[in-house]
Amino acid sequence: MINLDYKDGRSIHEQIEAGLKELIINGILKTDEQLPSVRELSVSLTVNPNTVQRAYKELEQEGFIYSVKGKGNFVASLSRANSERRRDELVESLVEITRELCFLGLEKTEAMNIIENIYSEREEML
Amino acid sequence: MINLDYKDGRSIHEQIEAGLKELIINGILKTDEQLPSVRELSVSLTVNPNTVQRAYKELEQEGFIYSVKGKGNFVASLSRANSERRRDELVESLVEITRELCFLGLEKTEAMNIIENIYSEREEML
Amino acid sequence: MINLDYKDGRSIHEQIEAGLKELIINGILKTDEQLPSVRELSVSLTVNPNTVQRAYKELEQEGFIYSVKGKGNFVASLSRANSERRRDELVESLVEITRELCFLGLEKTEAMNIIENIYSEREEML
Amino acid sequence: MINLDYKDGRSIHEQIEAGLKELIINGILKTDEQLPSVRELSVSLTVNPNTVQRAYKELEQEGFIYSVKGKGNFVASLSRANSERRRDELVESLVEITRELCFLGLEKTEAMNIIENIYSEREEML
DNA sequence: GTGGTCTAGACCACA
DNA sequence: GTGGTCTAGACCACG
Repeated sequence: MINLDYKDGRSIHEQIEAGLKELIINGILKTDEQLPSVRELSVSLTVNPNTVQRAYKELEQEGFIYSVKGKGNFVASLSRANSERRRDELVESLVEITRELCFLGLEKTEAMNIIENIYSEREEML
Repeated sequence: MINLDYKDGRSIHEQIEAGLKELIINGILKTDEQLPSVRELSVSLTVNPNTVQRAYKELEQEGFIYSVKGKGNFVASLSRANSERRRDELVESLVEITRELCFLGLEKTEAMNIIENIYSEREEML
Repeated sequence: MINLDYKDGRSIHEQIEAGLKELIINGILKTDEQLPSVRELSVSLTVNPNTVQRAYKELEQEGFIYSVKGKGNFVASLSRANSERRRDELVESLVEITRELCFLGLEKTEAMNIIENIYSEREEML
Repeated sequence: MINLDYKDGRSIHEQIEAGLKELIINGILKTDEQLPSVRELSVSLTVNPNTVQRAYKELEQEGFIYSVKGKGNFVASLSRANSERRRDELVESLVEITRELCFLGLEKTEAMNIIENIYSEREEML
């Protein structure tokens, strides 16, 4: 389900994080569903278990998953406390990137369209 | 004018880059204006000259500044070839961030407002 | 495998770059093959690790190699996005050089032969 | 007649060299024609005389011009001794660049066309 | 072990 | 004076 690309530039744990995040965001992994164990995933990706562990830990800090000792890792619901912090961070990035795009001549209508499309995609998905 | 924060996850040269980029984007540094010399800036930020040099070099590659041997570094005009590649990268980031924000429950109207405000700010500036 | 010449006008990192590029172009280093580590190469060339690092980084930007943190540097496949930009640059140089050679009296047939031979060499190689 | 572009990346003396070389190659400056004096050119380009001096010196070494003490600098004829060394250098560059272009997938016919066109241009010019 | 970043200080080329 | 390159040696992040 997750594709690792060594040529990607991003480190392995970042790619695993991004991959899982995408599965969660797109609803393929549902709330409270159990994630593969660290060992399982490390085997199936032929990757060091430490690397998977780290991805899980960071996803937990960002509020996407929660871990239950002795049981495993599970998909969190959106209303976790941490997700607010994450949102603030993302909004900050959004502002910075849009400022630069605006400076580089991206038209407002183009920017609006990009946002528009993402929200439309999501509505169709649900 | 530039604040370095050693606790910030970003590396020093990235922070310098971001700071200068902001000054350029916001029009505080005008086209063809001379930037502080590598040595000057390194002293005023109490940072190694190599680190400033690196930030300058990367800004040059991104098309924000140009360097003249023996004279100094200067703000480039925005119509440089490189800026297209940069724009594509930024649009990609914009999409990814908005997707995650959408998932985390940011309302479409809020997202639109953020974009709206940035473009309004800029118009007033000009 | 790589010869450094301090009398050569080019800087050290440029010579390292050119040397590696040649090995890649001539197929001596195959796609996804691992390059010597930064430290190894720096020792075997009796050169500072930073200098090798720089050569590697620039080769990465030009799309000849890719780097994986904690693992090493590897030969990229030639179908990278960057290579188009590189091609354009090279064609421009080709034009400029040929113009000057033409002026200096190089016969068209001689120029054609040079090109011809290079392409023949390559065909035999494959 | 010569355009200096501080954003060019190349150093000033290189640009002056390239500019004069082009004028000579294109026959705008004829054999044994006198070049502007160092002082004249430095004034008209608003550039340091040392910089012009250096360009002239290097053009002389490459066999494009010759200098007569107390009189000035003049366009050389093509058959100067030095021009052979220059030709060898250029052929070497030509080979290197073509090799890389070949590797990057430039078709032989495209390469041939580029050469072809340059020689045709020149014939028309004469 | 690997690559990546930073510091300290030197030297060269350019204008 | 300027930018550009290099060395020596340190520290961190990654797997």
